[in-house]
Amino acid sequence: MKTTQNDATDLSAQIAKAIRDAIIDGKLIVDERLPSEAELADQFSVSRPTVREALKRLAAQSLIRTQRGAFGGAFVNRIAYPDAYGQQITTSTLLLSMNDISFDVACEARFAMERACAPMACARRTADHLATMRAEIHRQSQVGLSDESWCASDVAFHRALVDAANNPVLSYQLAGSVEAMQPLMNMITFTARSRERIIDLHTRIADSVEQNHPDECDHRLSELADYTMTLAKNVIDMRRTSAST
Amino acid sequence: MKTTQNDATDLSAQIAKAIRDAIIDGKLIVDERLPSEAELADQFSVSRPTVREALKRLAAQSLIRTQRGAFGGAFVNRIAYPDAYGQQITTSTLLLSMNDISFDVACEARFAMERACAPMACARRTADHLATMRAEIHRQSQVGLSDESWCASDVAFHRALVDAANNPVLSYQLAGSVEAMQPLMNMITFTARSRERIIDLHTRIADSVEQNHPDECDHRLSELADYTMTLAKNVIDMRRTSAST
DNA sequence: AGTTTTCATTTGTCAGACATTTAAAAGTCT
DNA sequence: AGACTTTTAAATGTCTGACAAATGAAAACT
Repeated sequence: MKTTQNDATDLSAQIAKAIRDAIIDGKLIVDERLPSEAELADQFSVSRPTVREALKRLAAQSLIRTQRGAFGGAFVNRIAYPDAYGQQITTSTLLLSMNDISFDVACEARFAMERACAPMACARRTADHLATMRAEIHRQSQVGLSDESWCASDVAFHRALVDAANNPVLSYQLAGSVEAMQPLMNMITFTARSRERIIDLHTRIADSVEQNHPDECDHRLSELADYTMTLAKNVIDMRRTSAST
Repeated sequence: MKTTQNDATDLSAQIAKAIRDAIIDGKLIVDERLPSEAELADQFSVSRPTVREALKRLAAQSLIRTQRGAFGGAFVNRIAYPDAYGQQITTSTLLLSMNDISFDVACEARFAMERACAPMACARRTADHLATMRAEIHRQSQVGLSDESWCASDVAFHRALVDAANNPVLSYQLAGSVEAMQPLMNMITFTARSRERIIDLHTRIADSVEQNHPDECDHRLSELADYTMTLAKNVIDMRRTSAST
């Protein structure tokens, strides 16, 4: 009977887990220095390369940072928002692209969360956030904008909306959803007509945020979600048709 | 003219980045086998330990898995929900615990997203989800339940609510928020009276989900959010008072 | 006192070796 | 021929020992 459990895991994985748990449990606090690689090798009764592999695993998760030289070493890292953003985006992107999750499911999740931000965005938006949203709308109106630039601007618009809620935790959570959708969105070819429609909705959303009309904002986001899913469905239908002929 | 960023990064980090980018860009597809460590060492003109450190970095992010033996090697991994959940929870937990984010901000973000799930949960919940919610409510009613068990049951209840929305992407996103709050919640001492109040709200939430009353559900979640923040504020005030005397 | 040099410590990298695992290939028996 | 066993090659996992490079502290020197 094989348990498929962690008896058979690498030593470096076990050591990484031990240190990771110590950090999560607060036994190692931020900026605290870990023992040197040689000392860790002694403590865990393994060789230095094995310890190093464990430390690299932790570094990949931004749990530690290393510094060379005397009095250098591995230090418990304070996970900052940019680190967390990056990991969130990488993981979410791959989760979506590798698991043939339907466009609808991803889209629904994303807009559900975005709509949750709307009331706060209306109440707290600064002039900066509004300016960013307007600027992106303006960019979207330019003729001859490539599909990639269009999608990038779309992401920037929605991130400004989320940031307007002025809750960094929400911004962090949403970063994954919004950015991870971009590869999926890039598969949609936005015609001039559909761009026009989306720009109109973006404008109404920006207006409602400016005038603090959360219900209107929620409604327009809802419309945008529906319209996005319709566009996606058309693309998928067309592909299926052309593939079957 | 600077080339890109810091040429001063580790070789193993550079190699990991190169491979990671190849995976994200789709140049390496799921289940594809990477060259052996010896071959990679040749290709990148580094030694095998350095290549191994790079591979361990990728393994820590669940981007690859390795297999020993002939015809083994490193394979591009399909990131599954459990992997993504785990990373999401680790990152979120540390982000919250290390950056003195106020309880209110974290709580607001979490309940905003949870309320976004409410309408879907009402529409799609199965008997299973309801049963889990009821079971957790029952556990919460037991006298002499430790604070840890109480909080664990609280998490389980809310996860059941989120899962009832039947959108795995939402479940994944919420996992981080809900689980990461647990250490913060553990700091609150729940008196018998406050537990009673929360159980009452949980019951009303479960009822509204069962009877498909999204507005009622939203309202009670809102109440729960407010009440949780009130409890936290009391704890913080008491600490401040006792600290200043 | 201020500057420069030395120096010990620690991470980064390399080379080579052996152990262990694994599945394919070869061999053996019925 | 088919089923079972043994061999074997390839790959990762681990270890030893070594050297390079960075870095800050202490010592030496103006």
